[in-house]
Amino acid sequence: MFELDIRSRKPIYEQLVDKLKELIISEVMKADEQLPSVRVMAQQLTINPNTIQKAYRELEVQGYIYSIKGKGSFVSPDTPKQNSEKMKTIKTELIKLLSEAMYLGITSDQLVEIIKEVESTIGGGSKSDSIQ
Amino acid sequence: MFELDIRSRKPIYEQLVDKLKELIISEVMKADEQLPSVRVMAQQLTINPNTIQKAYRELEVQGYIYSIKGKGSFVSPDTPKQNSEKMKTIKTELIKLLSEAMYLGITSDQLVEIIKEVESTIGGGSKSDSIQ
DNA sequence: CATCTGTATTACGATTAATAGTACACTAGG
DNA sequence: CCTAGTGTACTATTAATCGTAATACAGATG
Repeated sequence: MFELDIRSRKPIYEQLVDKLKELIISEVMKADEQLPSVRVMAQQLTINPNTIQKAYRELEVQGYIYSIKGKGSFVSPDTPKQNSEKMKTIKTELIKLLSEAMYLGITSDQLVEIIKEVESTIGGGSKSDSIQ
Repeated sequence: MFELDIRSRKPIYEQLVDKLKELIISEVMKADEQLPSVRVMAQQLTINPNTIQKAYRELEVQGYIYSIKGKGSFVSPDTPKQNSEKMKTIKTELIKLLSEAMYLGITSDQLVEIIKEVESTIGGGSKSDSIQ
């Protein structure tokens, strides 16, 4: 199903998140389609179910899938369209600005503060755990 | 000279970076003024010289001081100033972009990820407890 | 040469992160 | 109900990272 590099620096669950995200964004997997259960997936990839679960949870937090206890995990009908041209442009610009700001001495702490502020003005619609 | 909290969750070298940065930004320490040598500082604070050195190095990376082997470390004549017009412009632009991105569904987690990436390419900006 | 200075290398201890093992909880179909 | 599927929570173990320290090296100055 996937090729995972078990000895990569990149954690398995993260590789999994990336691959699945790609499948979802590219709409190879369609809205409300069920994903393989954590155990099935785990068996196929010969890794621990809990690692799959971690990936699924991450995808859920990011809004790509939703999970129902006892039923399964499914592709979200309203996934973040971060592959849109607009989002790509924004991300590129963001990285440029962040680099500049950090080069001028702004700290991660300060950036996180700014994010929290913006988050609150946008409204609580965030699917993410709040930043501590 | 300083009060460092040895049992704080925040690393000693980071506390040192913050304190010194403050002194420099507030111009209590002026351009080209020499800082205490790593050893003197270490003895005064009863910590290892290498910890001081790490702080100094961080400050140098961020452009607050410069060091010359065999001579000493000195306040940079051109320190980053976050209240500069340039920084203000960047912050404003940053908030605008962040709002757009979050409106399109990007999560705080993802933003933190991006910050971490940028941070590592910059060459290790000061790390924060807030980002995990 | 003696004694300042910063720097590089290495190692150790503690903390954190990734993964695994096990047990719990919910759902749906016999 | 009960069983076999599902996700989830908790704990343990291993690996990686991080902060700090010990030591040794290297340039500057007189």
